[in-house]
Amino acid sequence: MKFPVRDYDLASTLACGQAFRWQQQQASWTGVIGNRWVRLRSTQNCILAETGEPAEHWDWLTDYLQIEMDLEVVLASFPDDEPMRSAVCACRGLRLLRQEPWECLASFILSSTKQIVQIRQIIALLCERYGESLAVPAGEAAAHGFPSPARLAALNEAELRSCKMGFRAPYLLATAQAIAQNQFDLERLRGMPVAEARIELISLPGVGRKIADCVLLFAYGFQAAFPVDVWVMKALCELYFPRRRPTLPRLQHFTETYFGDNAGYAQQYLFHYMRTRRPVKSNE
DNA sequence: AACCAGGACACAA
DNA sequence: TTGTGTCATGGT
Repeated sequence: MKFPVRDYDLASTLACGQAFRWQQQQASWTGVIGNRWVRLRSTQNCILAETGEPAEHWDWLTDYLQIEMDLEVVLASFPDDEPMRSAVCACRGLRLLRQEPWECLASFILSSTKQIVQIRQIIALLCERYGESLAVPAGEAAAHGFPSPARLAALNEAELRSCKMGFRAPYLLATAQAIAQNQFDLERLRGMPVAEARIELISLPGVGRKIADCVLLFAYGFQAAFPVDVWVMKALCELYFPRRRPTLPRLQHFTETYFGDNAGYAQQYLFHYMRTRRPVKSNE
């Protein structure tokens, strides 16, 4: 299947640390969306997609990739300052995906104080061991879906720890159980105001402000959510507060007012910019 | 070989 | 409210 797009940087989008299951081989990317194996390839003006099994429709993919999203409008809404111009220039065409809430939530519970390569490894192990086997084209490596809340809730802490997730295991287990036992409904958050949905997410074990904002932004599409991790913190301090060191609430207020309605998008551009730019030496 | 990584949490002052 | 120690693992 072929989808016309413009200004879509597939590589940056799939590798920028919002999703953790995409693998690059030559010019294409393979991954799993829901319970489908997918291979994506990008040409000048379109994205080519093939699936493990014939697909009857493609809404799940266009929604995930946010093909319809008008990036021009989003970029135009960014503050017109030097840091944002540099960040956009570094990865123009980067999009925010629209991921499935449970996988996104679980993934970011596993993300705390881990490098992206390690997060990918933990999630790969978890899926390989406990995820459903998926149909893949002949000759392709086996693929697995992301294990359901019920599947993980039935495990014990030691089994989770053996996936190398360390102290995050009890958090993931408790959150999986809350969802599997219907004490928490991820779907209910869709219609809520952001602030309210955030409070709900933070009530889950292992979920604080940062992880909640990641899920709000990457799964539910609340584009005002602005996750502040160590990289974004560094970006904000270096680029916007080079002299005085801002207090945390002051910084939070800044992110909520300065970057506009698409603050979350701006945040992802800053994040990617900080992680990929040439390392800055202290004497420059 | 230290230092650090898409943090959250309990507890101190 | 703001600051500190702790948690587990492995990349750089």
